[in-house]
Amino acid sequence: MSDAYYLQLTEHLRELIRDPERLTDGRLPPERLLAERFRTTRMTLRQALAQLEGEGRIHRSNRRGWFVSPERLLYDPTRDAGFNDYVRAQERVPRTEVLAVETRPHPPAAQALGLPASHAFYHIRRRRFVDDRAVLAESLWVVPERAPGLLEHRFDHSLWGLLRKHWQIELAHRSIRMMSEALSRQDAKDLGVTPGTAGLGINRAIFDGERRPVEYDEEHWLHDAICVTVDI
Amino acid sequence: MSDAYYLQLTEHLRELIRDPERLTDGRLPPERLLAERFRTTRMTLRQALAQLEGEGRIHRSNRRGWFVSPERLLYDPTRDAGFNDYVRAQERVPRTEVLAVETRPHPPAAQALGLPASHAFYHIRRRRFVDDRAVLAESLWVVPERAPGLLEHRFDHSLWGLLRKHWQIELAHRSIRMMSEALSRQDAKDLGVTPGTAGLGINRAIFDGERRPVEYDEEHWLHDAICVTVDI
DNA sequence: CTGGCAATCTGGTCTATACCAAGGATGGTT
DNA sequence: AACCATCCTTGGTATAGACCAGATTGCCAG
Repeated sequence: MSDAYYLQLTEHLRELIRDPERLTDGRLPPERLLAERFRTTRMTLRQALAQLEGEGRIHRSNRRGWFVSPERLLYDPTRDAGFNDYVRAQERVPRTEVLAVETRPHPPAAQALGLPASHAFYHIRRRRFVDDRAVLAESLWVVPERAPGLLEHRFDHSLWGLLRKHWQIELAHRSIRMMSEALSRQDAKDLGVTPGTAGLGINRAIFDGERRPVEYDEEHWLHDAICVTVDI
Repeated sequence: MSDAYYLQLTEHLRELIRDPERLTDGRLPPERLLAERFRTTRMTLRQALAQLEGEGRIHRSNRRGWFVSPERLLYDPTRDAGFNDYVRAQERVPRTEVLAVETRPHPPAAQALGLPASHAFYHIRRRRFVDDRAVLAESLWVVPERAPGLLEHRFDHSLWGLLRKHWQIELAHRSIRMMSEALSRQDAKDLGVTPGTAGLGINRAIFDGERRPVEYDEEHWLHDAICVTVDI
C-alpha cells in the first residue's frame, strides 16, 4: 500500500523514539540532520514531525528542538484536588510559578458567573510545570466578596485549598467546558512553545452551596500533556 | 509589530470567513486562487489555513476544499442523553449511519471493563452527522450477557435507550477519558478527512447498579466539532 | 434515461533552497 | 564570580515549481 513518504518517515521516527538509548534527554536530532539521514528535505521531514506532534508523541520547545513527550498526566477537572497533589500522586514533580496578581474587571468571567461586566475580580495568573516542563497556563478570577484579603496570600499552592481553609467556602456547583484550541500568543509565550500550538482549553465557573458565584478560571494545557478523566 | 506573513494572512482570511456573503455554502476559494490573491505561494497560504484549522474556524473535506466550521456542538459525555436528542435540542439536524455490526473479542474493551481479553462483545460501529457533516466515528462494545439478542435491533437511535427499555439496565457507574488525538486512518476515512486530522477521543467504560460491566465505547470526534460540557 | 468513462478541479505530497530570529554556549571583561 | 557581547545552532518562515490522487462533473454511448 505504498504510502506517502512522510508517513513512512513517521514509522522510522517512531522506532527512534521508542529507543530511549538512541536519544539524549529525550531530544531528537536536529531537523537538518534527520532530513539528511532519511534522504529527504526538511519540509517533508517536518510534515512527519507535525504528524507525530498531533499524536502527542513528540513536542517542540520554541527554537530549541524536538523532544519525546512524556506520559500524559491524568486530570479530573471535576475534583478540587490541588495540582501539586494529583501530580505527585502520579509520581511526577509539580512546580508552580505565579506570573501576575491583580484586581480588575474581566467580562468573560463576569458573564460566566452571572455578574455585571464591570465587576472587579482578584486575578491570579500562574504557570505550572510537570517534571520541569511547562504544560499549563492558567488564570483565575475570584469574586472579591467571597474571599476578602485573598491577595495577601501566596499562590503557589492550591487556591481552592485556601478558599476552603480561610473562608470556609464549599465549592458546590461547577460548570465546566473543555475544547480543543490553538494556544494564544500569550499562552504560547508563557509555555515556551510556538504560537498556534495545539492546546486544550478548560474553563470552570464555580458557585458555593448557596449558588453564589465564587470563581471562574481558564486553563490552557499543551494538548499532549493530559488525559482528562471523569468518574461518576 | 511586523508579524510573520502567514499570520497576517490569517487575519485576512478571518475577515473573509466572517462575511458569509462572500462565500458560497461556507466554502473557501481554492488554495491556488487564494495564494494568488494574497500574492504568496500555496505553501505559505496553507500554513495560514492550518492555523485557522487548529483554531477550529475552518476545516477541510478530503480533496474537496476548505469550509467554514459551524458552531461547536455542546456535548456532555456524563449524561446518557441520546445523540439525536441533544443535537436536536441545539436546533441542529442529527443523522446516524450504522457501519458495522458483529460479535467478536476486543481486548481494549475487555481491559476497560475488567473482563478476560478473549471475552466476546457485540460490536457496533456508527458514523454520526450534524447538519450533514460527519463529525463522529464511534464504536461500542456491549457485554452480550447484559443484553442477549441485542443485535436483532436497529442501531440508528440511542443504544442506551435500547438497553434501558428492553433489558432494564440502569447505567450507574461511568469511567470516562478524553484526550486530543490524531484521527486514525480508518476514522479519517469514515469521516472523509485527511488521515492525521486533529481529533478528540472520548472513551467510556460503563457498569450497572451492581457494578457489572455493561458497555465500553470509543468516540472519535473532529476536534472542532464539539465543546465538552460537564455540570456538577 | 442511465450507466460509465474521461476531463477537470481541488487538495495532498515533495523537492530544493534561502534567509530570519530566538536560544544557548562561549569566552572575555569587570 | 557575575555579567555581557558575540557566535553558532536550531527551528521558523518563505519562495517557486512539479507531480500525484481522490472527488466531481459532464459528456457520450447504450
